[in-house]
Amino acid sequence: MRPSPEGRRPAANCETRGHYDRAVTPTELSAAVSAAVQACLEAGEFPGEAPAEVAVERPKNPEHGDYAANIALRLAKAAGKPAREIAEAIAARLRDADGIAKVDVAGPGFLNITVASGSLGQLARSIVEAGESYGRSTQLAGRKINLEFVSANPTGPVHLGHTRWAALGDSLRRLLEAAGAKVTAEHYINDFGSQLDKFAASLRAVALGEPVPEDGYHGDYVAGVAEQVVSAVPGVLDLPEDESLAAFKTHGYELMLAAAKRSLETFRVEFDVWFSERGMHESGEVDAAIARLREQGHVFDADGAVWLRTTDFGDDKDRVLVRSNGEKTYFAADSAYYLDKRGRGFDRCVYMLGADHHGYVGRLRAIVACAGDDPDTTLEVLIGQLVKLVKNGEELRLSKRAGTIVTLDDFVELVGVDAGRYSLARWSADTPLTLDIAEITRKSNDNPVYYVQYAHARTCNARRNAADVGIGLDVFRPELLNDPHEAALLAALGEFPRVVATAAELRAPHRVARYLEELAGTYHRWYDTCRIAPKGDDPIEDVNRTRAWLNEATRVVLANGLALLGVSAPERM
RNA sequence: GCGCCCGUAGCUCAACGGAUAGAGCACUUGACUACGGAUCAAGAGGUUGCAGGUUCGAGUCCUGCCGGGCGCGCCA
Repeated sequence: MRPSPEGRRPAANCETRGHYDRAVTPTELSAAVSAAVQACLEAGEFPGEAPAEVAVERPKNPEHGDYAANIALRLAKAAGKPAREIAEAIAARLRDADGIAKVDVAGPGFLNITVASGSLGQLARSIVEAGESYGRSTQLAGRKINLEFVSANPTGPVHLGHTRWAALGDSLRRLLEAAGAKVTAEHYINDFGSQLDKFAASLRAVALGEPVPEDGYHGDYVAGVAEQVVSAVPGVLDLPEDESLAAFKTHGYELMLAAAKRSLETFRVEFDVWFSERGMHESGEVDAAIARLREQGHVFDADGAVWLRTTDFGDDKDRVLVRSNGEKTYFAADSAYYLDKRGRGFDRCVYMLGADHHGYVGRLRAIVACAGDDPDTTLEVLIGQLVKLVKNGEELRLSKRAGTIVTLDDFVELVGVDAGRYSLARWSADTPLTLDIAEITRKSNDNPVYYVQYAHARTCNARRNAADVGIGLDVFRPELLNDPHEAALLAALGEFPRVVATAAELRAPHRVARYLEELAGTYHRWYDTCRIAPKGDDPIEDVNRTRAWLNEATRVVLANGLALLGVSAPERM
């Protein structure tokens, strides 16, 4: 037995041996392949340029080794040589690298890499030592990102249409932070303009028992809000109409805003900034923005209105900033809002919109271009397709006007926060989504969230059982993790950092969910085959003690992954 | 009409341009003296809407069709 390597020593009795000291992670393997390529280039074995990054993947087919690289195929064209020849040259150098047991050239020129078994196993301990930080990276370090999502109007409850972005946006924030970015989650409040007046008129009408105006708000919630305003402001109905409406407006707005915050908080979605549109109007920021755009030569006057020439930057028509009646448009405020974000130092502004607002993309890009920025660099618009809710084969329509609203609160009550967030986060945002209430209400393994959560609970249970018979995290002999199920589990665990990095890069939280489902399955299969605590009175062996590390490593990854989705990782279910 | 998105197993959906297109549900058959079975093993299920193109390689990229969703205001 040798002492633990310096700097990493969680337990007193760790055993490590020779070349098994270090885990061969996909990242390190990628670097090793990269070095081999570099060496070949320097030796003139084939012409070409060193690629910035070499992708190393875990192949689906176990016969293709622990990891596979397609670098030779990518280099073949530029080198003017067969890919297999290039692959052989790289393989020859790669075979000398630490921790690599075997390198084969397969198919059209894939490098199939098998790592030393102990090297693979060492990963279990690295993960346990890394704990919550396993999966985090610094790839986006130094980036300051503004994430705007939900931005529900304060004239109604947060409903299912917002909910998809609530779940995805919040997960994305967690993902980007895990990738090292500085993220500000922001909720824009449309608290300026005619909608709030219509809302106030609707509230007052309901309170008076009068019919709600045709273009007003007809949802069931209106009566409840009206009632609260009446009890909060005694005599509000006896005031002159304009004063009464003002009171309904102010209080109604505050009640809706508070309700939105509460609903989102319950859904574990928190915003750093609640940004008021009205605030920009009152501070003169909107006027200043229009003036600035005019200075830059993008503003013109026509038909008594003030316009921004967005067609210069690809929009399909020019847009009005100030209407002929003097009112500033929502678009004017949005221009100011973008400038405000940039003024606060964000190098990237991400907007998450529903598919019904995708027509806004051209305008946003034009704003950015008018401001002198590159729309492909500082702006990013994510479009989420609409969510349909089906119950008994019938679609529930989501419309504030129609009054048949499925609110975020309803949704949470129906399926719970965990299942709700997971159900919404598990699909790519650009697929139209149909959720069957019956299906996601069912609390069984039909719902993947339970499958993943159960896997986590199972790791905890296994840990308790192991502790009961005296197995803790002490002896660690990674070369004993040699069952195929263990190789599969280790390989899956090793993928996590890249899954997180890719999900962050592609703004695709669903990749984390899909990965967790795969990991949970791999874990269940391992658990079924490889015992941690020995059966009955069988003696406790080093392999049992070492498996406790692998079990714990799996627990860490499942917990870290679920945290990225804002879903709880229960210790018991 | 123009623009964006989608079309993959019976259903809901995955798949940074990579090897034999994968899961779950539903269906069929097994493991119930089980480290909690909320689990596992096995089976069946496909011309990735159609037709061309790009290349070592296309579900993925390009073009044209077909089908579906959503937008296209001096509304927000």
